[in-house]
Amino acid sequence: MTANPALADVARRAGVSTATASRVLSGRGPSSATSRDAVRQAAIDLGYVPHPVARRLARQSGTRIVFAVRDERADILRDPFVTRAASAMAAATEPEGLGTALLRLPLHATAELERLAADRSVAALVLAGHDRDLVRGLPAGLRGRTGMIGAGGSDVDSAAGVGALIRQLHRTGRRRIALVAGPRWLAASRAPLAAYARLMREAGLPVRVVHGDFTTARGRAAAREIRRRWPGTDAIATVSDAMALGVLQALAADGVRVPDDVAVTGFDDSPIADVVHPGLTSATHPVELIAISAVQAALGVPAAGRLFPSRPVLRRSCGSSP
Amino acid sequence: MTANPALADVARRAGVSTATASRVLSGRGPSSATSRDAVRQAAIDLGYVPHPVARRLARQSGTRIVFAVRDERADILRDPFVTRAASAMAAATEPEGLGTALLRLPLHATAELERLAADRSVAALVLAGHDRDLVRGLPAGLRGRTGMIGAGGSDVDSAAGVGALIRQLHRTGRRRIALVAGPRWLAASRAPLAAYARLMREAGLPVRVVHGDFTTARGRAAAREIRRRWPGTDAIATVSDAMALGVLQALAADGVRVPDDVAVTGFDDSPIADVVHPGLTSATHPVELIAISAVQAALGVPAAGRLFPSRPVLRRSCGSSP
DNA sequence: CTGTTAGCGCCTTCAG
DNA sequence: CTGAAGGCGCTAACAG
Repeated sequence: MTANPALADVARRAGVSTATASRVLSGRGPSSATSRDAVRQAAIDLGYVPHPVARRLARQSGTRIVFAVRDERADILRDPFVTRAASAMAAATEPEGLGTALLRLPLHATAELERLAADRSVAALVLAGHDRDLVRGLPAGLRGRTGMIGAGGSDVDSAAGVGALIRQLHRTGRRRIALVAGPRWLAASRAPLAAYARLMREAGLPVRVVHGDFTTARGRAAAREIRRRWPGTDAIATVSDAMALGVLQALAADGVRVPDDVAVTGFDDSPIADVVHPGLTSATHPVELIAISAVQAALGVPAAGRLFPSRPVLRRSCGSSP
Repeated sequence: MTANPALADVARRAGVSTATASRVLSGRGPSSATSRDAVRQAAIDLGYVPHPVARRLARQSGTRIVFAVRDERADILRDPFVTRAASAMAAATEPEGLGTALLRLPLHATAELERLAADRSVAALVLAGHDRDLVRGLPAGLRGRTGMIGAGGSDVDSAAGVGALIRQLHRTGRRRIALVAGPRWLAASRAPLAAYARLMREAGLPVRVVHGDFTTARGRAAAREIRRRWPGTDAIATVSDAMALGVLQALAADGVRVPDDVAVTGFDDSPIADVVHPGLTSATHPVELIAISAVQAALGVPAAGRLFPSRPVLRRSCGSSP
């Protein structure tokens, strides 16, 4: 066979104009049943495949979605959450003829966002790690084609997930429960923190919070800070397995027994939770589904719902009370 | 300011034709110093940014690189190796105005490769998990724009990495060393296997190999198979931390002490190696560098070298001999 | 070295 | 509902 047939070839064979062929094959604009059939048949006969780049140029639409992750850590693009989400997007964009690009944004990223808004290769933007200011300052050109992961966008129901773990701790006799929350600059930190605080207050228990940054190192420091400030602590809940791992490490190093002296819970149900000693109680985090949902939102696909359930997974780190 | 200036605007302001402006700004073709300066200055004045999609249409070049991973496992796209590599590619393609798409290929993937070859949105292909047949059967249209991860392409020096671990085992008194190798269908399985076999033979020791698939489940089964077939085994080396983890699990379940009775080594130096009990001796695997190198190869960037060093990381799982 | 002239392949007003 | 015609923005062959 010859080279790739173009729309003009299909039109000629179907005996119609390229305009009509375009309308039929792109599904945009009116067309009679007659011409519709003729064009479709001709396309099949010729093995016609539209040229994605030409199509996007004509439509002014862009050829890639950009996943921009706002974070203070320079190595955030190697974080498992990010790599999982980015890969899910790369897989989801494949059948669309699109691609995915990945980018770190510093906490103040006005200039980068302006650049992305001006870049005509960008079909849509997916934002993670945002706060209110970032969303408010979004360039006008990006509104309507931006999806978000986290607060206000596609997210795990971390309030419910963390809440379930807190309740589990309470049910098994823990009363001095501290929380290692997410960073202050992150909008998504708010929901699980609020859920924790509400439950503790309802139970008449003290609210004890330390802020972390999702790293194991910070988890270690947080555990020590908690034990120093609130010596009676009998449980430490966290909002990520990485931080929970740090907590476990610090407690082990300091001779504190888990779960006998202190119970620990994580979040994400990562492979590490299953492998660490003792096994880490955690809650599931469907990162891939969330990422795909955010891509769809960015591309304007109407949402079925963007809050994804989290299921607790009990392991030894939160056994019964002392 | 007005909308995005086009090349024609730059040319007009510089007092030259669009052809000259194009030559200057794309760096293709000759240009005089005079017109060069004029065009560059005009571009700056106007804040000109070339339209990537238009450029790629005119050049017939494609807008995304496709990372195709050949594997029998349906969930391979969630494998940490794949997610890390895909994310590194997505980050590397961002500044180029390109995107990355991710795709699984079944073991026999002729049809899919034909489709990719015909897809004019594909700028280049990166292949992982290939064997000789797949490379041989690559559509002509993809030759010259395909990069590979693994044998024959960009890869970790797994022969050296695994070799170093085998030597370490030997140095610490192990003599009945079995290997859990990669799958048979994978070309990249060959090098580390050969390195192991050569070292064993040189030391006058028996060569004992079981093939795995990089999963923890298969690691468990492999450990049992090894102990059944070769009861005196005092060390099990593997080519991935995931499989080594399975080995550790099976040995623990069967009451075999590590490292006292059997030493274990992994490969990848993944976070799990540091967290599992006992700590897993492993070797580093610079996945991100390898992925970027493969992208560059696919895009035709001349290579500095595509075999990346692996460094052993000693942990408790391969302590001294009994 | 430079400008003219066609494309690249599809979409989209605008008459009819 | 349909066709003609003019973009979308840039590149490349070809005279000059």
